[in-house]
Amino acid sequence: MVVKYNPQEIEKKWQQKWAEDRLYEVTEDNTKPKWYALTMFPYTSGDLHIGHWYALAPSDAHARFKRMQGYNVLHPMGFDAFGLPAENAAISRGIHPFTWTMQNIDNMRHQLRSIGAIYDWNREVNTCQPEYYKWTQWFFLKLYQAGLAYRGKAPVNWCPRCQTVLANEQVVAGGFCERCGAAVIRRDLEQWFFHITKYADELMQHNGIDWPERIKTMQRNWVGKSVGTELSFALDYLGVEEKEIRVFTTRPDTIFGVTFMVLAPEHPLVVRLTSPEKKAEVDDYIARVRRRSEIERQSTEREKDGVFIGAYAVNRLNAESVPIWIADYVLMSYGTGAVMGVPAHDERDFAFAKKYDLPIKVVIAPPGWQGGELETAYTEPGTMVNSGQFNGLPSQQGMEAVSDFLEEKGWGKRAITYRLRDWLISRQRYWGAPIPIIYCPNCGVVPVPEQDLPVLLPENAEFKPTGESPLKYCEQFVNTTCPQCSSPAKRETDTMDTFMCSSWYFLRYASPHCDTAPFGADELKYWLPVDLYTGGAEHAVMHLFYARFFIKALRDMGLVDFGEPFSRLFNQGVIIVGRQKMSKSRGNVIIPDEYVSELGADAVRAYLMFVAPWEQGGGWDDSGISGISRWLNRVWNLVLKGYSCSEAVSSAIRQKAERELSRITHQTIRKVTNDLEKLRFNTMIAALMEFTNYLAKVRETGVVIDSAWRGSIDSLLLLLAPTAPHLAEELWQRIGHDYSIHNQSWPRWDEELTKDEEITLVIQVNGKLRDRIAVPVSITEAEARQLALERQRVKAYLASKEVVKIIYVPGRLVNFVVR
RNA sequence: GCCGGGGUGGCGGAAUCGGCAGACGCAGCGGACUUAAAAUCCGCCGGACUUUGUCCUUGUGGGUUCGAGUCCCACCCCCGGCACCA
Repeated sequence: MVVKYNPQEIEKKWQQKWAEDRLYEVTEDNTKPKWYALTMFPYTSGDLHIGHWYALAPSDAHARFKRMQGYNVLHPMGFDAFGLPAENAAISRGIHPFTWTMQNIDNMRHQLRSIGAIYDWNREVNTCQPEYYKWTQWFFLKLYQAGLAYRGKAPVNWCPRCQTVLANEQVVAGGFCERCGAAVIRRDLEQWFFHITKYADELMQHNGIDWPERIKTMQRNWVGKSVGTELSFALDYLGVEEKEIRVFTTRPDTIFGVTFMVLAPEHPLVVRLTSPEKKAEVDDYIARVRRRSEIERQSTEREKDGVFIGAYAVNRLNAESVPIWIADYVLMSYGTGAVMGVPAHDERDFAFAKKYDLPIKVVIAPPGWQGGELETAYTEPGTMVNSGQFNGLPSQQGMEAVSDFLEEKGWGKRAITYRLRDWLISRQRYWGAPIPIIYCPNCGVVPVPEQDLPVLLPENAEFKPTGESPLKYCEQFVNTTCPQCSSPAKRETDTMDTFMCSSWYFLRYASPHCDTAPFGADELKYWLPVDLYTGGAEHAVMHLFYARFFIKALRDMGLVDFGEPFSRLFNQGVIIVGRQKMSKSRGNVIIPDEYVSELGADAVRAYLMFVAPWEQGGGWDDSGISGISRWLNRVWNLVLKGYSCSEAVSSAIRQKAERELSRITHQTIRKVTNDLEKLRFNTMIAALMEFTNYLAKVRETGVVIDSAWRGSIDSLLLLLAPTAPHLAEELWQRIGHDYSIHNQSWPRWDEELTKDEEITLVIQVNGKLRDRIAVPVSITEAEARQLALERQRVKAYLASKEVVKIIYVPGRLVNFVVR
């Protein structure tokens, strides 16, 4: 009887031993190729649930695989520790966010250790520690010096529940707060922005990086580049300085079809252009629009409305005078805040014109158009009509011709507009890195000198959310002296968006203890960029987008010599429970700890890898994990029950069996290696299971000699080591090998030895499977045909038929085409 | 509406270049062991029928091909993202 597999005992033992021996500590080593494998660090919200494990365990298995392949692997772990959820949780519990966060980190670190990962804990990064945020502030100063950080007044997203502003990226579809789900409202506030739009074009490109198509598309859509023309309509009003209204259009070919103009209600010209008799009506409309929530305003369902302001502008191309309206479907934040209304060729303008009885003038003829009225807007290409000298041009050419003409006349020029807005980083909350800026009555905005960093977050501030920055009321924090003129001055009291902290944390892991700079130049050069970055897809236009911007900005400042932080990105799917997403409110959160203590971390790791393709995610199922647990037990018993070679086997049979064992072993090594390379953990484990089942049969019959058996068992354990590191280590030791299996080289396969001796030849008649025969791989086409024709079952199908054609696919099939 | 990803047994899923559909696992059924149960091991396990076999079957309908889960066309459904962006 073998000793029982006891995961609790062996996992604890090896985790201690690995830690004592500093097995997974890494340093720069130029004799080995480096591999930087990074998993998105967790937010310090409390407990690790099974979703965290799903992100962490497979990526650790992959990192271990690269390590055994001979790479010097950096696979670090840390904590995203600043931010609203921690602050809110702390408030509701009446404890300080720092205390709450550090408690969570202690707890999470303990849980993370139970995974049995190769994290080098010496490199742990924690964004809420002054040693870290000092450098977050330093980067702010660098961006400020580079002209990429600026203060500006703008209508911003305000979350009434979180009591702070949010960046556009943090407002989800329909106008809700990404964190708490409250409806976001607009407020005009003076805030700090990062000039991310400067990199709009580059952020749309993903050259030289291997990222999922989905994420690249989302980022491109987020930037929302539109190529078109900006042109002006003439104004002539007494007492109005401006002589024109500028609009942006992607359809310059439709300019002759303009029958009205629409300004955003916030457009600065509205007040000046509104005629006295329309003033009451216009004021009323603007007031009504202000009362509308952002959700209401953004709804595409709502019928468009607006009012005529009693003024006209002139379309310079045909000298026509068109009425100017205001409507809130025109957004002040996009383009010029004004649009030309071409109802015949734009759906929104069409609806607006129908509602207010504005003329609809066709200037792009749909194919076969007879000059009748349109039922709907025609937005496809066509031929230009009613367009003066441009008549007859196809619309594509027309766009160019009209743009050329406008540029010649000086009435307009080609322009590019983006949907992307600058990144708003101010937050009116306590739990974040203070923005290192001082306001001096004499010198104005003064950046905190580098040597004065960090600007410490005061411990004793009243951090309850009031809608104003809590730091405002912390006198000892606010009051300071100007670094330039030494007169009394006040500190900026907003803190930075936490996405700022996570935009550079992957640089810090390279040299986490460096205290003279955010990172050591040599270490950075050695480790960066990240070779494989894994995590959830929910960060497509937030973290991943900001981090790319950050790196491009640092590159242009000469601080790093690469432009993309993550060479390969992989998004794992989501673990669901009972067909639903896991959530505290549904009460279906799976805590891994219970499973770890009952079945072992190795079983949890392997189950998560086996349940579904990693990028897809899958359902947590208690009986599914017990299947994995049974398999690990079978491996345990298979290895420890020992092997005895049967004397009764003839040497011919023995040799054949040994060739087969070697072949299957090498095929398994190939399959497991290739699957791991592609992060296809589920099929990798299936291959290991098949191999286990096969070895059990071999053991039963005892057909191979001891050394052959032992060789295959060694391969099994080595292949299992990334997936079930504790079990593999224990068995490796128990069968007499030297510590540690994790310092062994990854097994290699010999392509020659993977080749089959015999194959199953499929015989088809008219493409339908009729028979199978076992044949040697070396079989020739003629032999295969002959063998097939001799088969009784095949003969029956060929009788009284004419064989028109014979298809032969070497190694696969013979197909008789008959009539 | 637009963009991206999907639809295969009771379930999770597998299937390299167009070549044996359903690997591996779960659940289920039958058996061995046991006083019994658990555990373990062995066998069966898409459907229908006239069951040594035949036919049907990868969301639906068509097409290409000797041969289609895989390629092409049209449609339906699900998931994710974006959505008055001029």
